[in-house]
Amino acid sequence: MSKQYYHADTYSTRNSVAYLVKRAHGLSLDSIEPGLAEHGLTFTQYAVLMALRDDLALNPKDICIKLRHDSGALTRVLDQLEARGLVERHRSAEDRRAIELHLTAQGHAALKTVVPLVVKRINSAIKDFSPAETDELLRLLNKLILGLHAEIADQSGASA
Amino acid sequence: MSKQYYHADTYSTRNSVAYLVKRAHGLSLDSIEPGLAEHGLTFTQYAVLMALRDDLALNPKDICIKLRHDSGALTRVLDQLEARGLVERHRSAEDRRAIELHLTAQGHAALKTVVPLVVKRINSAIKDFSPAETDELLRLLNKLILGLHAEIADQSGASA
DNA sequence: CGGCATTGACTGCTTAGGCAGCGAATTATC
DNA sequence: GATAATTCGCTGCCTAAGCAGTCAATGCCG
Repeated sequence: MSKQYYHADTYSTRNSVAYLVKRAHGLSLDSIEPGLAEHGLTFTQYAVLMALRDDLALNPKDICIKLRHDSGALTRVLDQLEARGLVERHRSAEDRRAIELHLTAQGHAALKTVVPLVVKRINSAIKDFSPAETDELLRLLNKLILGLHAEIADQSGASA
Repeated sequence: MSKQYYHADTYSTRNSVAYLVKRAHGLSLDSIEPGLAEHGLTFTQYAVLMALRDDLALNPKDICIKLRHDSGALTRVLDQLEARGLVERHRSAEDRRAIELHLTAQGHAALKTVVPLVVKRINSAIKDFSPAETDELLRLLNKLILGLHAEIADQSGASA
């Protein structure tokens, strides 16, 4: 197949999607974390709250998947958030193994103060982007995520 | 300013560059790590070797920056790589505080066997991308990285 | 030149993430 | 419908990452 984008002999860090994504991710953290810290939130805690707010996940399992967070570690994060009254845990009625999570009023309030800070930082980071460019970046990232999903599924399926 | 891309009241995880970048990063790890593990490398170790190979960094300090890795943690990673004979440390002549790093022949050899695996995974993840789309994704990621850099510099400068 | 601040790598300590195993609950299989 | 296999969240242990402080070397300013 000659239609592969990368080739082993010319592949380099600088032109690698994987590296650029890693770098962008790291810089995003550097950009966002200080603002959250002022309000006593770690990025992980913030991410969990947002995932719940936006119905990206309703239970610990989904959060682990969507945030790629370890199940054991997440239990402890949820303990903290619950202790601070930002999140509530309820045992599910349908599946009594599972737990339903939802934000408390305080959880919503916390996000209400913190989200604008995050938005400000991100807007600032993309201030030289035309709306079309940002749209395109979002589209391509989503496409990349789909591709990675498929790739990973293939790979696990191949050995099973 | 009405030309901001995001607004606090409509911002959501799903349409967030930051979240998508985080997710893509996490999935990249899931995709790449297993292959590296088969050759006894963690992703972090691999990233350090690549950074050296591609002259992204020549000393510990630059690696910390480019890989956003903690200085203390990096010392330990380098200890491991040095112990395995993949990397050498040499005290710099110009600045005797600094250390010059470079790959050994074994280091290069290790990458030679591992890079093709990584390339294969990435190619597979972007197999539905046209070359133009991949080019555009790289361009936009680089632009985002520049924007984040500027944003962070502004922010640190503002309080100084 | 002498003192003060800064930088670069490293060490010790703390915290968070990864992993293996558990118990309870559900689903699949026969 | 009983048993086996899987799933979900949690706990304990271990490793790795983050943080603060140290030491040597450099840069800065008088």
